[in-house]
Amino acid sequence: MATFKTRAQYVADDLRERILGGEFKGGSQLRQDALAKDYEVSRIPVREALLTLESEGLVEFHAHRGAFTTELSVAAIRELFDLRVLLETYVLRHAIPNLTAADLDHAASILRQYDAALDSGSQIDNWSDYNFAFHHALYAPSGLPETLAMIGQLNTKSGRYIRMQLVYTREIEKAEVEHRQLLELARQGDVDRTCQLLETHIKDAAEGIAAVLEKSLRSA
Amino acid sequence: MATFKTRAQYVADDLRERILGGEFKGGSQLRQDALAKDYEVSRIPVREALLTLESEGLVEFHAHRGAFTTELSVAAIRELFDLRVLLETYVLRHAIPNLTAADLDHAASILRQYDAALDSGSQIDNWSDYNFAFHHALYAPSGLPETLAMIGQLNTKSGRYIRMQLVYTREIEKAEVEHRQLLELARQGDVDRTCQLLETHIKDAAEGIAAVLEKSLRSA
DNA sequence: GCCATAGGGATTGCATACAATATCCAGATT
DNA sequence: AATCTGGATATTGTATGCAATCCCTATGGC
Repeated sequence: MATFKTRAQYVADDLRERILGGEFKGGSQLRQDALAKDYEVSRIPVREALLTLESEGLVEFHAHRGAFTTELSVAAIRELFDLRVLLETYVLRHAIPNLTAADLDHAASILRQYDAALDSGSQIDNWSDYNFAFHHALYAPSGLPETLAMIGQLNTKSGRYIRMQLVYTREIEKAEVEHRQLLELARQGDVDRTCQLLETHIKDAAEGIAAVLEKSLRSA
Repeated sequence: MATFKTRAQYVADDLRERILGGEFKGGSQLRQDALAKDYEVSRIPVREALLTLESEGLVEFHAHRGAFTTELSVAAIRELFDLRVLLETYVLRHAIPNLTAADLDHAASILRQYDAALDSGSQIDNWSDYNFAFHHALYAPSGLPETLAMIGQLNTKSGRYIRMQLVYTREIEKAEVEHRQLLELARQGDVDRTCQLLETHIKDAAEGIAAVLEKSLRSA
């Protein structure tokens, strides 16, 4: 059961990936007709997919003018990352006391998977997914599903900019080191220091993105 | 401009109100055909409205079985209200230093409006809206639109239960008193005490709702 | 030269109609 | 008696086509 996926969901998933991957620059118009031909479906599932993406904050509808990819201001990016700090330290604080050996192993295995992928020189595109998977592995034992869902929303909404930064900078190695430190501190059960590291981990990423964005704004 | 409202939006707004108002109990099936006849539109806008409500967490789609109103567990309610405390004290903390005389007047006028409505014995249904409007008035000067949007989501998602409590108890008067205290403390610029009051204000509501829910679960 | 304004064209928003899927219940089987 | 099977039925999911709305440009007035 539940293995059925509507065309609308398929289009939404693919389109989300394309937007996050930077195929559409901020403010691009997404015409229903063109997308429908692209995916060889009618405009109905395309429209529903766009509605879904709208609710995720990736596109905006302008009545009778269509959907446009959203463009976040530097201020909005900073705000979203400040929210991430707030919510993610919150769940982490609740998760650490519940971390089992299995949880820690799972998180560690994600890091190993990533290393393997890196060594084999595979694409950088889905680092973002690995990154989120690792964070999620640390947060899941919090037993706070609603909060995790909101954190997921925040990540989706800012996802395009996270990937942008990764293209322009070499922040991944630094993030990887920090991930290992996070895991080690969590293993020791040192709540305060883990959360503090997480805070700088997220804030550094935000500053990196802000710098990239401001540079690209100046050049435009 | 932007004064145009699609049928889908109209249906979504009305249906949201009906769900929050308790017309549909948790877990009710919402058949597209019936709703379409109800609103004298085709199933397309109904479907889009249901998708919107799904993204707001008010309904759930079961593939080929239709949409059902969601039912929140007591744990989920508690979690949502804990999140509200976290996010709302956060924005309030940022808003208080920015509060202008006009902002305070605006908040005060909302309280007066509510009093007038109460005295004239009008319906209690939209107290929830007044409540949110007052809170929003205090938070808006924070200049944190993304955070405010998330707070709005949390309120929508738990809205049905907030109204449930108001029917069964007489919490409104207490809340009103606290609103005036909040306004006064904010006027004085006492950030810590205002946030502390806000915290208990929200937590008390959560406990009231949890009590009502648990009672109704036992009787069921 | 600048602003208001009407008509053409492009695109969305929606209604109708059809296809696809899950559920339900009767009947057979063990 | 309980479980499994299969077809009828109800309901969703999608395609097609049309109507409504907005943008754009050209034209006229000041």
